[in-house]
Amino acid sequence: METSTVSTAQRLMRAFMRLNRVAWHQNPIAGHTLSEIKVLFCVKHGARADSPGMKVSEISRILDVTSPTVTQLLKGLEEDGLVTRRIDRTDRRAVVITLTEKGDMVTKEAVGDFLASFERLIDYLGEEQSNQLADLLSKVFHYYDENGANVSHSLWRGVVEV
Amino acid sequence: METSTVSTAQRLMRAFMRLNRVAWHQNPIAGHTLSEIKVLFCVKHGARADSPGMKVSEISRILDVTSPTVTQLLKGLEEDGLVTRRIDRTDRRAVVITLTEKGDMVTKEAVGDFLASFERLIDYLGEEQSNQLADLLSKVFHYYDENGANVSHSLWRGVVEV
DNA sequence: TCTAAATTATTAGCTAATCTAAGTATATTC
DNA sequence: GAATATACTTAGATTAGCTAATAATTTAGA
Repeated sequence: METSTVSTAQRLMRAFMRLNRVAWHQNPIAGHTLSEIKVLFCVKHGARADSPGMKVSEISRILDVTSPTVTQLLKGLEEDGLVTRRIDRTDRRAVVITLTEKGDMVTKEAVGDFLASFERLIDYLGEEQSNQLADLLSKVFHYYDENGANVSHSLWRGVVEV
Repeated sequence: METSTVSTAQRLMRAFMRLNRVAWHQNPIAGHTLSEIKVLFCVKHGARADSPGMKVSEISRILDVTSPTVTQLLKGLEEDGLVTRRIDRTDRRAVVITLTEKGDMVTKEAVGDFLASFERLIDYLGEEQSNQLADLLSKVFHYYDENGANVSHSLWRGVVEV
C-alpha cells in the first residue's frame, strides 16, 4: 500500500509538472494573449440581459485574479477596441465593461476554435474517458479549493534554513 | 453526439483553463522557485553512476525548455550554493552541473514534500481514481506530443486581421 | 449630518518563467 | 585548414501574475 501509493504519487507529480507546458498555454490567439481571451470569455458569459456588462470586481472574482491584473488586461483590450469602459450609474466607483462588436466577434471565434481544439482531443481520448478526465480534474480542484492547499502550506514555512 | 461532444469539450476547456491556477504552481519552496526545483530534480535523477552530473543541453532537453532558460536558473542555484558548474573534460564547450551536498539535501526534502503533498491528494481521490487520472493525463500528453498541437496550430495563423 | 471606515478601480513597480537573437568558444567535417 | 555546426551565455523582451499606495466614492456611526 505504501509502495503503491508512492508510485502513484510519483506518476501524478510528473503529470502535473508537465501540465503547465502543454502547448496552448503559451500561444497568442488572434493576436491576443490567453489571459486577454479569458477576460473576453468572462465578460461575454457573465453579462446578464438586465444589466449587460461586467464590473472589474466581478471579473476579478470569477477569474480568480486580483483587480490590478484585470485592469491591466482591460487596458490592452480597450486599446484594441474589443471592450469599452463606462462608469456605473448606480455606483460611480465601479467600472462596467462591455464587449464591442469587434470584441464579440473575436470572442465568438476564440470560443469556437478552443472548442474545436478540445473536440480533437476528445476524438483521441474518446467521449467516455474525456468525461472521466473532466470529472477527475473537477475533483482535484475541489480538493485544492477546500484545502487552501499549497504544496508548501505548513510544510515549508520556516524550512528556508536548510 | 454533436451536442454531447460540445458539452464535454466545454467541461474539458474549463478544467484546463483552471489548471495553471492550481495552488502549488506559484509558491516558492524552501526559498526556491518551482523551476529551480525542477532543475534540481533533473540533475539528481538524470545523473548516472559512471558520469555524475548533467550537461546544460541535457537538462534543457529533459525539461523541455531552451538552454538560456536553464543557464539563468543555474545562475540562481549556483549563487545559493546548490549546484556547481564544471567544464566537461571531453568537450570543452559543454558544462557539467552537479549538486552540492546542500543541493542534494534541498532536493531530497523537496521530493519528499512534493510526494507527501500528492499523497494527500491521493487520499482524497482514492488510489484507483488517482491512477486513472495519471493514465488519462499521460494520454493527453501523448496526444499533444504527436500533434505538435497548439490550439492555434493551423487555425489561427493569418486570422490576426479579424 | 458629517466624519471615519470601507470599497472600487487604477498606477507603479516587482517577480517568475519563459522566449529569441546575438555572441563566444570549441568541435567537426570536407 | 576553412567553413560549418554545436554548446553555452548574455541581453533584452513578453506574459501573467502579484503587492503597495493612491484617488474617488459610498456606507456607517456618533
